[in-house]
Amino acid sequence: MTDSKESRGPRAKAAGKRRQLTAAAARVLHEQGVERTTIADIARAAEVPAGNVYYYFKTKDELVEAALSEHASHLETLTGRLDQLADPRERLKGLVDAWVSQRDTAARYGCPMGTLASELDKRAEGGLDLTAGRVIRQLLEWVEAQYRQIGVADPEGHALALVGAYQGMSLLSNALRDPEVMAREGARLTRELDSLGC
Amino acid sequence: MTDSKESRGPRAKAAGKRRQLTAAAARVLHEQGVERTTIADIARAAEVPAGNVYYYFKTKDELVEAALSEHASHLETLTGRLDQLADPRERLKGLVDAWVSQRDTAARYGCPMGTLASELDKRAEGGLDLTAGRVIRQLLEWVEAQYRQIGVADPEGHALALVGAYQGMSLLSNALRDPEVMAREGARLTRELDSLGC
DNA sequence: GTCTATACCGTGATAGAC
DNA sequence: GTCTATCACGGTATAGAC
Repeated sequence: MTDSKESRGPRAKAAGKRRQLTAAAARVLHEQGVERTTIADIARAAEVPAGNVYYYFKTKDELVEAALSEHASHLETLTGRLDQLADPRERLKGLVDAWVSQRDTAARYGCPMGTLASELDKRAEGGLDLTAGRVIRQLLEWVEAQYRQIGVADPEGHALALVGAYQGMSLLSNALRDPEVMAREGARLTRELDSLGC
Repeated sequence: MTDSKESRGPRAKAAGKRRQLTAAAARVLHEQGVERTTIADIARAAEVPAGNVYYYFKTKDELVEAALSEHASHLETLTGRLDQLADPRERLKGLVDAWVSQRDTAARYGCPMGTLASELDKRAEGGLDLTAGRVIRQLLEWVEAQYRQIGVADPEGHALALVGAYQGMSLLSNALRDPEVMAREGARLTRELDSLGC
C-alpha cells in the first residue's frame, strides 16, 4: 500500500494480481450480481488460483468494496475528462453520450452502480454499509454543480431528475433487453438539455 | 386449481396456506432480495412449517413466479381503479400519486418490480426466464394508452420516460435512503403532466 | 393429503505446506 | 511472502412417516 506498485520482484507480481482481481471483481459482480458470484468465479476471471484469493482479500465483502472503488474511479476519470469542456451544458450532454455509448452493456446487465446499489442495500443488515450510495451521491453532486453553473433554478432537483432518468432507462433497457431504450431516452435528455431555459 | 378455494375441509386449509405463502413470498423476496431469501424465511413469514413448503411449491423458482404474479395482480387492481377516472391525464396523475404514497417502502427496499427485474435478469442462465419484464411491459402499455388518449405525439416515448422516471427515483430514493426524493420527483412529474401540450 | 427427517451439494473461510 | 488441501456451515430438494 505504501510502496509503489511497480517496484520489482515478487511485490510487483502481488500488486498485479491484486489489480487483476479488483478488475475482475468489478466486471463479474456486475454481470452475475453479488450474491450469485462466488470467490471462485472471480478467481477464474482474474486467472488467479482459486483458493488463493483470500491472501489478497480477507473476505468477500472486501472484494465488493474493491469493485465499488473501481467504479468510483471510473466515474472520476469520466467527469475529469468532461471537466475540460468549457460549457457546463456540453459537459452534461457529454455525460449522456457516455451513458448511451454503454447501452449494450446496460441492456444486458443494467447500470453497474445502480444494480450494485440495490443489491448492497439489501446486504446491509444492521452492520456497516458497503454503501454504493456514496458513489451515486458523488455523481449527483457533480451533475448539480453543472446545473448550478448553467444558472438554472433548483439545480439539485435537476440533478435528481437527470441521474434518475439514467437509472430508470438502464433498468428498463435491462428488463426489456433492448438497448434502443437507452438511445431513445438519451436523445430526449439531450433535447431537454438543449432547450433548457428557453 | 379447478375447484373453488373456499369449498370446505382440508382443501380450504391448503389453499389458504398457499395464498399465505405467495403473499409472504412477495413481501420477503422484496425486502431481502431473491438470492438472500431462503425457503425457511418465507415459511416463517407465512407461519407455515418450514420443510413443508415444498408440498405447495416444488421449487424456489415457483415461489418467485408466484410472487411475480402477486405483483402483477396488484398492478392490475391499481390500473383498474384508475380506469374509472374520466380524464386520462388524471389517471396518470393518480398513478404518480400511488407511487409517491409508497415512498417509505421504496426508500427502504426499492420498487418491488424494479428490484425483482434486475435480480431475475441475472438469474436467467440460458434457461427459461422468470421475466419480470412482462409485468413492466404491461405497465408501459397501460401508460402508453393513456398518453395516446391524451393525443400527445410519440406516446411510447412518453411512457418510457414516465415509467423510467419512476424506476429511477425509486432506485435513487433507495440508494440515498431518502423518501423525500420520491416526493420531489413525483411533484415534478405531476407538474409536467399538468403542463402537457401547452 | 399433509408434513418432517435427512441427503447432498456448494459456499466462504482457515490452517498450514511450499 | 505465496498458495493449496480441507473444514464447517447452510442451502435446496426428496424420500418416506403420519
